[in-house]
Amino acid sequence: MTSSDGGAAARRREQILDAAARVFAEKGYHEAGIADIATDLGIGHGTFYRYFENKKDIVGQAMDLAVRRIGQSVLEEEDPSSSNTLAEFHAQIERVYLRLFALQDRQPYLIRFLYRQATDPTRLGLALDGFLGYTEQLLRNGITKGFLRPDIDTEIAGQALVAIMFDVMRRSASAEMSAELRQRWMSTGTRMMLEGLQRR
Amino acid sequence: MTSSDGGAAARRREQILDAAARVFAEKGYHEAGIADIATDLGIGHGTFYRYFENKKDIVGQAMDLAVRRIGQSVLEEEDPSSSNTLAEFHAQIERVYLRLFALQDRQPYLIRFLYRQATDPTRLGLALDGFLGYTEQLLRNGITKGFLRPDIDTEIAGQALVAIMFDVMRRSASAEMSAELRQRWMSTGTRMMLEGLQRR
Amino acid sequence: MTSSDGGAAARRREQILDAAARVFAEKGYHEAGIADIATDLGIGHGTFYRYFENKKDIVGQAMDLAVRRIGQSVLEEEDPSSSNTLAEFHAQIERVYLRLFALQDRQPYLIRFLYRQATDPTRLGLALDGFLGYTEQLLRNGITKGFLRPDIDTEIAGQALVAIMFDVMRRSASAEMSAELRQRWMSTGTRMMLEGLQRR
Amino acid sequence: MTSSDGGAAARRREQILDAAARVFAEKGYHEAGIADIATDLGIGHGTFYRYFENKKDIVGQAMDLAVRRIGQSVLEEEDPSSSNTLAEFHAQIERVYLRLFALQDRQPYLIRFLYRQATDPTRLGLALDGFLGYTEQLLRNGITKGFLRPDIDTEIAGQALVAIMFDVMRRSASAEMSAELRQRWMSTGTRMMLEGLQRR
DNA sequence: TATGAATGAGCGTTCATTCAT
DNA sequence: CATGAATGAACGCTCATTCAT
Repeated sequence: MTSSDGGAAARRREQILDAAARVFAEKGYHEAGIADIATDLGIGHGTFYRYFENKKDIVGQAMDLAVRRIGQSVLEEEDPSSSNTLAEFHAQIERVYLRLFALQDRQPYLIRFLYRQATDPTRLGLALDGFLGYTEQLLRNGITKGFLRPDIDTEIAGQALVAIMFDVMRRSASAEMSAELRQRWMSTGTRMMLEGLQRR
Repeated sequence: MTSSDGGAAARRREQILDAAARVFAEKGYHEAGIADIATDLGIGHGTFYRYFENKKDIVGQAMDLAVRRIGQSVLEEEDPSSSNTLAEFHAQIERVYLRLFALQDRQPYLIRFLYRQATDPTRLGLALDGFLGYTEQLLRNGITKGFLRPDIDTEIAGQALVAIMFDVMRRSASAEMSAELRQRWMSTGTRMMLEGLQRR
Repeated sequence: MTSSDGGAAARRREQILDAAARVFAEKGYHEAGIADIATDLGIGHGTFYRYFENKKDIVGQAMDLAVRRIGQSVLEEEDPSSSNTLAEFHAQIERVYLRLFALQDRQPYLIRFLYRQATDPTRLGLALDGFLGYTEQLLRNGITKGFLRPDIDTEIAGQALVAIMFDVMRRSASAEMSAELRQRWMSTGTRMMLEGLQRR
Repeated sequence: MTSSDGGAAARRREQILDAAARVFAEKGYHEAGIADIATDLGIGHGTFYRYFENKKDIVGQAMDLAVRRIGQSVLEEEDPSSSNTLAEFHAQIERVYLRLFALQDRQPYLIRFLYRQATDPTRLGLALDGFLGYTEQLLRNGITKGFLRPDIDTEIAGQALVAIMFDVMRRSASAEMSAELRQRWMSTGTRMMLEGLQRR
């Protein structure tokens, strides 16, 4: 196997994973057949089994890839300890939202796919928890830098943050979300979270 | 046709709905067969079709029932405009959590079932949005009574509240949640939401 | 069992047979369910099995009854050796047609039912052959009386006669047959059969 | 995609159609399962659905094929306007009988299959009417050539002819028909039809 | 005697997976 | 390495039949 061979095979593998995510997102795992994915790619469906063990294998790897993609294009470009002031923190949260929205515009099926695989609840949970570490780092940095309350339960707050963000993603995945609504989530929603709901 | 007769059919219907929710929660809609539900009840699978049109009919009605159950046992016992002070509000949110946890202890499969039906993403969304109205009422009452900030975007905040609460439910559905963690969500989590994350 | 009891049961039996023939004629044997017949009569479908062994039993008995009915109301009222001249013979054949048409108007489903049970080809054959003896008698009488050709192969001709008559019945059973077409079969068709197709 | 490839699929299709006709003829449409046809061919029953939409599709196409086969091997080889004399006409009718008998010897199940589909009465009627046009041409040719009576009601007589011929087919399909009986139908039956039943 | 709730054998159909070409 | 014809396990659903009331 020359290097070009391995690359070609790897590229084909990723093509199939992409098509799988797309098709699964559109029709759902059970409703989509292997043949649908093959047709979508214009290849024979037998070819599938040269790259993946079986249908379960494909969906699992597609999920992993989706989670990795989201992580790469959103979180990894944003150093969780870069903010030094509350304003910077606020801006950073907004940037994360912006990146999530941009990703959703580029690959609208990614999040849809992720949510449709909630068939096994643990699976989605594990995927979301992949982002939990990141949000906790964000919060701990704020505490260290002194612009977030020192008594924050970072585990609880981190989970809440992820829950909200992915609920936003879910909503904008099931129906096109207006730019205005996105803005409200980014600015108003974030400010609310920082300042709290109680009157002062 | 005594009153007990009419009740027998209705009781059988509910038994089947309950078993369906249980089985669907455990194995998932597609993985679970009608025969599984029938076996679970110790009845013939043909009996199923005397009470429900088909598999889709069952899952739809089971979802409706689940949503109704949650609504009845949790929200309907809690008047959304009963709180007059921040402390009362805080206590009310805690009571809602308590009721959700209690429901989950009584019927652990209810929430699992709900989440597994995310197969069609809109389906779960509609279910959750059924609770959105309630949370918005909670928030508007707080604003009217003067203990919540008057500039709250109740739509955004309401959705966030629902997102968090159901994420908690999801977590405690996939793995037993410790009493201590529940407590942290109820008190610390709620306090955080009211007071905000920023340092004062 | 008093005489009134036996009569009531017999009456009920016949009601069911009639309803069965009607329903089988309309929907076909396999498409019609026992429940359809019961509903048609306004009785519980369990009652069926007090009068008949099973579905096959019912259809068999209904066929026998249908054949008997046709025989009674058509052929038995017409003495096969009553004609003494060709004109009387011609008139007799027309009367048989008229009686068949009248029966079909009274119970349109009878012939339809008979033909739909062709599922087993032998069954219909046996039913038709029940009329073969009658037509042979008709022909033999004509030969004896001297107005039909003495060299007629009565078996062949008798079968042909039955075939034509029941094809007419079949046609007028699948779609309403115009009075004019009926007339053509009765007079023109019969004349043709007597006089032959060849030019003289 | 050589010519042999295209032929392989077509050949398999025809094999299945043939087996279906055979099995349906023997057991009847409803009594025969797809599995019976598959077993009869020694193929997996899933293979079926690569060539036919569903069971209804198969039976419909098999009927069309049966009608076409009969038409091809019997009627299409016999120009309906080839006879010029009564003797030639008589001989032509006999040839049609001979061809039908030969077809039945080659594929005994063809006619049985056709008759068993009488489940829907119109179905068989439509099939038979496909031959009506042919017999009417036969008769009109005889009138034109002057050896048949000019006042023949060709519609009536044509239908009668078809009815007789297919009744013969039906009889020889349900039970083996002796060579002698066949001969009687061909010669005596035909002569009778031409010369009429009345004495001269 | 009449009823209809319960039953399960049976069948049509799908589709992931295999393997000969 | 790519293909797609063949396969059969699996499942949803129907309906004739039974039997407790």
